[in-house]
Amino acid sequence: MSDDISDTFSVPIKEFPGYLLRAASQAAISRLSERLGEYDMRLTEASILVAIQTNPGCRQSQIGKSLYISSANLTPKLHQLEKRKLIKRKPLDGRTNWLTLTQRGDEVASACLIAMKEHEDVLLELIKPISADEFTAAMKRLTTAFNR
Amino acid sequence: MSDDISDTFSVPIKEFPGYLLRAASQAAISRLSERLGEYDMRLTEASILVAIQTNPGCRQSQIGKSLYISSANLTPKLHQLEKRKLIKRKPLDGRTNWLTLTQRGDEVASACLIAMKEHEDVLLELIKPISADEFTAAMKRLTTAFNR
DNA sequence: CATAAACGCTATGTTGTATAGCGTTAAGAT
DNA sequence: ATCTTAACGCTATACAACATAGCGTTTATG
Repeated sequence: MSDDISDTFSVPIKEFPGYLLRAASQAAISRLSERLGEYDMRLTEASILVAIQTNPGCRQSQIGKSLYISSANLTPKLHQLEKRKLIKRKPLDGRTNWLTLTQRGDEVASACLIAMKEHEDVLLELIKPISADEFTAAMKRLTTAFNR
Repeated sequence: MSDDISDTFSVPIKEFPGYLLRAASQAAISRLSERLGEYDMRLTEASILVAIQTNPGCRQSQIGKSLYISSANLTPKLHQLEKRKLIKRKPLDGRTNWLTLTQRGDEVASACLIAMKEHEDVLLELIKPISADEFTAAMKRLTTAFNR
């Protein structure tokens, strides 16, 4: 953690927990993204795919609510996933869409999920001696407290 | 943490530590950004300002290295801060710039630093029973491990 | 002195996120 | 049964953060 411009230069906020949290999160994202890149998948895209895999036939709005992606941002992503033949979208009642995975989508979703699980294991190992439960609880407290 | 679309919908990755880390980081950023918004400051801009305040007369490249902002992305930000009369840039030797704060810049930097410190306190309180030291160490391990 | 490195800069593209607003459709209220 | 409201999917747009490629100038090094 020595970016030794050393003596002559120091920035206090680099030791602030918020800064470190941000740096860690970004580093973790970057690493996982590298891994998912093997399947030409972004983190967001992989999350969507896995969500559909776990909930086949779900509606677009459910994914948005669950992953906190607004419909404005979700729509183009889904179109793109459809264009790549990873998902299928069937109109259910004119204002609602049924989402399912294609076979390739299912394969990619499974591969992504495995990559994510491996990533998770590495992360938990790095976090010790903080336990998974402690960490999970703390992150949830932060999330809920800082979102209003 | 109940986004109860409940029974009918579930996404496993939402319990993954990586996801929770990301959500927490984003929520914390969002909250701090709200606070800094009172001074029309972005998180990045505030960090730059504080860095200059701590190291008056520093060179642009030092800030970039310390905060991991490439010169390509730093240049326009500094121009903008100069246009807002928060910083001054004086050519030192033709290829290097001296950076200092204006009086207003100094005031804003101080205000931002206070906001960041308050934010830090809240964060640490929310993270308990994890100690500041444990958390700091863990985040640093994540950052270094995941950056190559 | 010449070569290479450091520095600041422009242009450009991508991702994630946010806001405003629109048309269609289903559901609830009178 | 009609009317109003809400949900849903969608387009357009904008911005912040980040990344890459490449350029000219200047200092420093061999």
